[in-house]
Amino acid sequence: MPRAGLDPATVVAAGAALADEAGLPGVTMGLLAQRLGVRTPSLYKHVDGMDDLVRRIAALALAEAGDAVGLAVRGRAGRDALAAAAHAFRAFVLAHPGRYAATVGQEPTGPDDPLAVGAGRLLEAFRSVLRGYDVPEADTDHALRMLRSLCHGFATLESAHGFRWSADVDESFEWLIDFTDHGLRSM
Amino acid sequence: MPRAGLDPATVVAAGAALADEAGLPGVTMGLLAQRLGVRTPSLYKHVDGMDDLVRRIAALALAEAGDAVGLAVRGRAGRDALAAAAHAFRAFVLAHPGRYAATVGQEPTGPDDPLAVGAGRLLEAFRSVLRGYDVPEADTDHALRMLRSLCHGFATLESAHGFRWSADVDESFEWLIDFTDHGLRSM
DNA sequence: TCCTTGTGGCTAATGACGTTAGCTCAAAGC
DNA sequence: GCTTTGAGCTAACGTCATTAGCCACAAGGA
Repeated sequence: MPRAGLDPATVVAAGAALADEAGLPGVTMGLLAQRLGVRTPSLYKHVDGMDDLVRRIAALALAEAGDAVGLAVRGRAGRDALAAAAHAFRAFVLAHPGRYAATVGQEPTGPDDPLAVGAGRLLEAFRSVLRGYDVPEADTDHALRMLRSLCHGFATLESAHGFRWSADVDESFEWLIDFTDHGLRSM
Repeated sequence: MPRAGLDPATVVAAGAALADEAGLPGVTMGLLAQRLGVRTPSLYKHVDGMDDLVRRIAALALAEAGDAVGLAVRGRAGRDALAAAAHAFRAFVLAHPGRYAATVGQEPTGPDDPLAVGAGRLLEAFRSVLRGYDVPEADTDHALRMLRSLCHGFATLESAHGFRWSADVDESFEWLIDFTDHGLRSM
């Protein structure tokens, strides 16, 4: 019985990869164990059941998305920063639909919850985009929610094949960035 | 063994109600059967398994949402129509989160699929909102996708308790309608 | 009124999945 | 080398979706 050398991080990473390939409902303890060359119950030594697993996948996804958007925004401002952030976010969701799906409906337990810090970093990246515009202090929360709704909605719908009819999706996304940029600039 | 007098419509309606109360993952054949005063396998006489059930729930949700938004928009134009449509949509999703959740990721099989006609009606309602603005013909598809992303994203995030921090959510929604109205008006 | 037939509902059984209990032996520390 | 810890295993259970096959009720024709 040679040890497989697993640890929580490995299990979560494999789970996230599986989620991206098979969809979040497709990640099953049996399949995940099989991928890791181990029997199903062994996973419970590293992860506290299914709920805990998707929670950790969600935390990983938020951290990665926060990094990606934060990096994209660095050194840019105005429309440039907005476009970079939006593209980075969309690219992440399209490349990792399962991971990202794990994040919806997760409630952090406290401010130290990895889920909360990941979400905070992502939020901070978008907030820095707004700093490149003359958005009144009282409006930033609203603007932030709009940005989030827009990015989340678009990327989610696209990754679920929600845009079926004719027009080019990339073009729509560009249009949407322009629209938002104009709106934010005229405040 | 007195007959229960079920039919597909009754089963789907009960399933939709259950989804709203218990969440989409909470709708289980056993629970649904119990609610209808029947044993689990009996449901298969009316519905072709779980997938078919949520598909029908999704079709019902889209038809209802299309009706709600279509009715709200009737006789209005411009900002009035936009606000009415957005509010009607958000209210529907918040009142029926489970039903609505059933719609994401459903692909219609053809143009006669109830799923497609429901989605079409909803789409048409939003398209009529755009007719109240001077949106160039070439831009309507993009604008439509933006409206959809915004409404879908906002309502979805809100119903998943995605807006945790301070600012008032109703206020944010008003702000978002204003933002969109201004943007659409200056085209 | 009786027989026939279609069908809605039932019981029983199967297979996938998540989860727990309890064992065992490999690896790490002394 | 000996002890101790814990990673991984087998066995088992409960829940859920689904199928097979039976049975009785309702409707229609003789």
